[in-house]
Amino acid sequence: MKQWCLDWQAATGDMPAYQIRTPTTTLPQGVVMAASPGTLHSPQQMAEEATRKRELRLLKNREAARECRRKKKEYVKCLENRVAVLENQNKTLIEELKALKDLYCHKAE
DNA sequence: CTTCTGAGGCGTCAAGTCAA
DNA sequence: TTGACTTGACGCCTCAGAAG
Repeated sequence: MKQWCLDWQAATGDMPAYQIRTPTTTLPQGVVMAASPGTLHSPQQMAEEATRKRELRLLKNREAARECRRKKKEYVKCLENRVAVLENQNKTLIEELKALKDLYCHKAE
């Protein structure tokens, strides 16, 4: 688990999106399931299988990277929102404090 | 119009994590 | 231990806007 993921919950107060798992039963178009290893014989078949496995791995990682970036952008947006909220709260509290100080000063006179 | 530059997105690799 | 998944890092490409 990487650090910004750990921060995610603190930033949102929600369950992290990355924990939501949907069963991946569907394979992308064009990806064909291989025959079981026991049915492979020739070096050519072995090479084809290796190539197929590599392409499948690259495809999955490509999609994983896209998803990872999407989640990271969402996380950053969430942090920015939080900053805006906290800045507003801070502003309000400062104004409130100023008003109370004024009130106190006039009473003292 | 051309060149430069910074931002943003993508694909890939490598390393770390976790569940089986 | 191992396979699947996640994510940081790197290099490449594209595009918009500034500068000449």
